[in-house]
Amino acid sequence: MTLNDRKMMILQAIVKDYIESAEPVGSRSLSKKYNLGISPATIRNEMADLEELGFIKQPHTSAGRVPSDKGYRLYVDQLMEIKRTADKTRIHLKTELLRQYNELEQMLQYTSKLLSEFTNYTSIVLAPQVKKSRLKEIKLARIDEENMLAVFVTNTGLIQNPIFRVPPELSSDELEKIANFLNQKFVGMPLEEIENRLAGTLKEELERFHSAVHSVMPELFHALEQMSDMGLYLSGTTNIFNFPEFSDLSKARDFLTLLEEKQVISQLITDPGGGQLKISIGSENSIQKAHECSIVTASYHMDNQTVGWLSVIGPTRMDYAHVIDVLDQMSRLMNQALKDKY
Amino acid sequence: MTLNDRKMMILQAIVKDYIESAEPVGSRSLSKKYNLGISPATIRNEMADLEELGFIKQPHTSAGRVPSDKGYRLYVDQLMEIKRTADKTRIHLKTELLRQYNELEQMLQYTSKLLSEFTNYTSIVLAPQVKKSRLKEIKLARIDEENMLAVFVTNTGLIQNPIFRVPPELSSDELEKIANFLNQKFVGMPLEEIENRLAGTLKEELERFHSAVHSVMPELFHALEQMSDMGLYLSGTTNIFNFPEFSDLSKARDFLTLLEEKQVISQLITDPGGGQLKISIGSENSIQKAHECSIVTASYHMDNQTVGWLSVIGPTRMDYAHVIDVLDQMSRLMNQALKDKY
DNA sequence: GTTAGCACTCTATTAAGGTGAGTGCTAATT
DNA sequence: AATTAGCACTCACCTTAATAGAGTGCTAAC
Repeated sequence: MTLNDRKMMILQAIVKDYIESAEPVGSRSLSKKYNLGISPATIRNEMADLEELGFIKQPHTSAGRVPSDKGYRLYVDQLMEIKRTADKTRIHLKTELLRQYNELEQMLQYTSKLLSEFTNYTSIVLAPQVKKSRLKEIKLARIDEENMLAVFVTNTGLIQNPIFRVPPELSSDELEKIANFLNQKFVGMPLEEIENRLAGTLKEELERFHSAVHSVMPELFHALEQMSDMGLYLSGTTNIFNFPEFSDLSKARDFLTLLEEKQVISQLITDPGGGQLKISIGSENSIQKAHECSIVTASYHMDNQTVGWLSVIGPTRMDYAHVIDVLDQMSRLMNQALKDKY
Repeated sequence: MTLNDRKMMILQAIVKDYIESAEPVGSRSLSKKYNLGISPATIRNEMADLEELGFIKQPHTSAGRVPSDKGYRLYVDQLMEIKRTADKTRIHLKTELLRQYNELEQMLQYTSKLLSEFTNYTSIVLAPQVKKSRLKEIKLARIDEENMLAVFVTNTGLIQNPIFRVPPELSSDELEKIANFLNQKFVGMPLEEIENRLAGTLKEELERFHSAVHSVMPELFHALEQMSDMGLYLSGTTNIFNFPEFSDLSKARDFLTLLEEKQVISQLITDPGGGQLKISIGSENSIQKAHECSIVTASYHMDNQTVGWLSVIGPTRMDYAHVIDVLDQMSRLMNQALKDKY
């Protein structure tokens, strides 16, 4: 079922043209605009074949053709020329600013803003998944008579510092002892494993180690659980209004509502598949509500491990080549910035 | 220029009806629906007067009347009956959950969500203004050979913990000394004042105190500056699609774009005026872009000081009575929860 | 295998006519 | 003097019809 060169050429032209114009592409204008060296009639014949094979479709009988999800897929896999056109210098310059953020959070927020700015779509940045990151250090310290501060530092630069009450009889020295013990046991371990162990047999061992520890444990455990909330940074949500496919109010609404459901969004982005870069087109998305969108996702790394994702979401009629280019550059630059920092 | 009772009654009926129906209100339907005891013709005469005085207006010649911003203002100030209808038990129950959040951030996020849920408008919660909160404690601690952690705790429960590099020759003991010194100097002081002092003469004193301190100062200073970003939690942004006044795509777009500009939003909300509760109707808003919206804002407190705001934004045709009721309840409950916690 | 020609299809746009809610004004009524 | 009934008038909105235009599929010629 491989297509001959001419069909490929025609499909490529249709997709390109439609990505640019958002109007169904007719045989006549195609032949004129792209100098394919064949007449509209011939193109019509080929189009009929392409339609039968499911790569393009007609909005209605007397309209031009529009790429189907399958058509975009073929385009992305085989026809697209990744143009390194996105202004490299500009991206590079702006990304330099990443280094000036001390807080990972702000850095991610800024990354997201840049992504939407460079692509004109909506961007999503997923912060490092807490549960998978490894403990670097636990600190416990009294703040005053009633409260203590726990600081969890992970290898992904994530810091969590819940405050909670402790009985006054627990001294600073004792807290330090407990912290030492916990560090000895847990440093280097993924948080989710720590959570499991805390719930399991280790609990007893800890309570044997220090009698006062049982008053701190539930709070620590709770704090760990709370860390599961994964940060998600959106930017350019209103860019959707630039695209005619969302000029229907209910379409725009559905899209924006989708974006509000952080749980769903993060599932879409972390869906397995793909390597360094993942492209999910229309109905390929695992969630029904995202069937009118395409999502391009790049991962970013720390310690040679994937810890989070940069993502661009927009209409299936997306300028894939450009988005891929930008995402590729941004993720590289971000990896570098993270490496320098942590 | 005070209106007679009948005019008041008619204006009240018009506003009520329009808030409910979003349709221009005609004299005939008004007379029927509200049993005012006067004929449509009389109402028409009164309406003509009310229009001349600027309390109502006509979308076009042969349409009913719609309240103007001035009309809403009169309604809010004198005619509105605050109905304690919002289900008190329901709000109370759900708000109970506020207590279970350790992190202020999550608590505010949840508050925002509840607000939009109870009102069906968009809600905005402004986190305590960092610069105005007072320092409760500074902690400095080494994390490893290269990095240290600074923890700022404020009276508003806000914690900031920037990590930065320090020269290895600075020992833990020395860090502790510095921290002690800083605490002694700054505890109880608003952050903005600390910032100023750090930039001023105190800088020299600090550097006299400990020779190594100059290597930490710029970073600490930078960290303080970064704390200025005020947290802003939005919820229910897509509720705007429920209102016919925003069924025009460009209107909806403008509204959502406005919400994306956090700087502008926080200005709108913190604009002075009003006491415990502030209502800003349409053109009363200081920002041109918000002239089609009304904003109702309640403040919340810590240590008997206003530290942040709860806000609801929606069309000028807003159910003010209900929103005020909900905001009032929520802010009380929140104040209580904060008091218990900090 | 390719292309010109042609009838046909379907959407989008515009114009025209009809409907109904609501008004302002005048004259009659209370 | 205030209120109300009556009536002509206005204007948005809806429906219908007519028209233009882009594009197709099919057939026959090249």
